Amino acid sequence: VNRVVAAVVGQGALTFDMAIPCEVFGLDRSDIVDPWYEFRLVCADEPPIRTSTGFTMETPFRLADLADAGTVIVPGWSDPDQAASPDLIEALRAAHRRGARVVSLCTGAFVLADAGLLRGRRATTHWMYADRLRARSPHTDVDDRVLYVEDDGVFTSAGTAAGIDMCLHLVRMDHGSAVANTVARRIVIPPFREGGQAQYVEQPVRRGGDSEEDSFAALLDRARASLGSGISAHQLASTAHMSVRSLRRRFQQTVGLPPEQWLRGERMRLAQQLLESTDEPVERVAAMAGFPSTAAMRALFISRLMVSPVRYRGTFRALPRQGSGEIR
DNA sequence: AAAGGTCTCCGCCAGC
DNA sequence: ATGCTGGCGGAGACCT
Repeated sequence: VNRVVAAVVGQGALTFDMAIPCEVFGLDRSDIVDPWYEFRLVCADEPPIRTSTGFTMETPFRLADLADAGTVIVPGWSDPDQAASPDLIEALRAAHRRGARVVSLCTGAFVLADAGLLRGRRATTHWMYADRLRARSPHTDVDDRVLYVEDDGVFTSAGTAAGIDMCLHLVRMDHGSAVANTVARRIVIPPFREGGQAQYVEQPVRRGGDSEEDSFAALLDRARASLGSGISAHQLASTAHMSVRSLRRRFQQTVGLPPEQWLRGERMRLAQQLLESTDEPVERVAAMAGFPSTAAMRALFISRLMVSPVRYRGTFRALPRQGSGEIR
């Protein structure tokens, strides 16, 4: 496994975006998993680099240092219209060609688009820039409703903070969700934000009192708590004294995802956690997570993680345990 | 492993 | 008209 993660910054690098991979990969977290990543902050242009905030910076790494990276991250550039240098573009293409993960945060997607890496693929970016990305890269299926997408080794993530979710997802792919959770806890953010960025898009009409928001959050909590009993959208609707139709609409609006799909995602999460941190047989795990059958859980694992539940456990169960996810 | 049955999702429209 | 609701139906996803 290639532990080298490189983030590329050029003139006008967005400070926050740049900081995300530094925070997730760049700190020594070998107490969580050893070895941790080897991180490089690479200057795409001749330093000093002037950031969007106005300070200048320099790092020891240049484009040549991308050559052996397993993961190449492009954080947001301040101006999406500013073309990336041919050298950078070639480096990104080469990275993808040799099977490295190529990742963009926020408007970094434009650089990937310029490199032709989004052609024919699904991608996302900051919702304010989605239309411009569509225009710039017409053969790309731009989905501005999700936090991040992967398509064939090319990862793109939505606005600003979604970059954190993206990076944690990479950690989860490499080391499982227990480790990703631990990192999330370190950074002091909630480990998962399921669903799209719809909840962060400005609503044309201002929503009513926030008590409504709270009650919806409570509904989600209750749903999570009763995953094991195989709760359905219908039951959820009736406990919330809502019609199924309205529940779906509310879900789509606030979570950005239809309820059953969200439920499947939550079941999946719970199952992953149980597989990692307990010795419960797979059948029990499926039941505890509320899957209709073991076969159904297995199918979902295969389609989302390309790995069967048993193999998932085999990969991550052996890791040093950091508690089951809730222990400080 | 595939086909047939069920569930899910979303546009549509009517009702308030 | 306006804006929210909820039932319906068909295409497609999901399950056995």
